[in-house]
Amino acid sequence: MLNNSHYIDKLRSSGLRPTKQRIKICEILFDNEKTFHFTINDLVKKISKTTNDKISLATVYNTVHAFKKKGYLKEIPINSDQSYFDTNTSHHHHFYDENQKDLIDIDDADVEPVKINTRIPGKKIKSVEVLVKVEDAE
Amino acid sequence: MLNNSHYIDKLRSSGLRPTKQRIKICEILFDNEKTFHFTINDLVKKISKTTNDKISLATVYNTVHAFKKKGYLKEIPINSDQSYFDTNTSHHHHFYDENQKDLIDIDDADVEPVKINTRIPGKKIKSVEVLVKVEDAE
DNA sequence: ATTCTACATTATAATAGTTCTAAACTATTG
DNA sequence: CAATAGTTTAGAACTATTATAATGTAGAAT
Repeated sequence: MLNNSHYIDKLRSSGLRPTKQRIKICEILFDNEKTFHFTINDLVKKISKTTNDKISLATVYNTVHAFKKKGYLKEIPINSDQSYFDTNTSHHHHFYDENQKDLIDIDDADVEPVKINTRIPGKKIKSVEVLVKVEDAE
Repeated sequence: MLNNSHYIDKLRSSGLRPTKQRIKICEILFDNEKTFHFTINDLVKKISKTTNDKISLATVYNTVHAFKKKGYLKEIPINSDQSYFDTNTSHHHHFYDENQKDLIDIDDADVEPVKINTRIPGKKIKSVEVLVKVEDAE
């Protein structure tokens, strides 16, 4: 167990009680230099690998949704049989490897800003996401 | 029942037997000036509204997948609990209204071409999709 | 036309991801 | 320390989708 006080503060300041389950999930998700992409299933596996106190599946779902709502996670739009989340909430885009079923960040500098020259009246833009699907070159 | 011969030809020429279920689904999907977006559930409802010969759910799935494989439909990546399909297979992008859970085409002329200045070795780009999520402006 | 065969359709079961439920638990407040 | 409001939990329920295997049908061969 490392220094968790910043997670405790972060959780408390966003109105989430700092339970040990949430702190554990924070450690797994955010104690890392680089951001990563995961499915709920990935996260569950990682939890069981790094702790003996198991966290219930329902709690994993609850926590991921709570973190998403607070803006600590982004959900990535892909048509897949499961949802992908991203710890990198800054503006960036993705490759999706259809063979490996793997997501890869596209550095924002490598994408020209996407200009949308039309609007929907009464609606505001929440996000602009580019998904580049790739497959094995033959 | 209108003139279906072109659907029969289309199906046959792509190696799909022109069954009455497939022809019916062609009529619903393609007998329309403008393209539309739908989920399997939408399509099932539309079928039961326009015909008395019910088509089994499995057939609807099979047919949509077959049409997608042949390139008559596109699947649109959204993180949603169900898959969205589009009869417009030309290059274009989408708004997704998160309040109405509704998809809206973005005319390709209204989006500056998306330039991706990086590649993944050994992979080729299959598609580049822009999804603009919108919500009610307050 | 009739028969044959591969492809299609069907109802239903199975599967998988996700959400719901309601009881037990725990962080925080007074 | 007691009260309470939020949290976790196991398991059931739900929903979209896929698989199964029996029946049906289009197209080819006869």
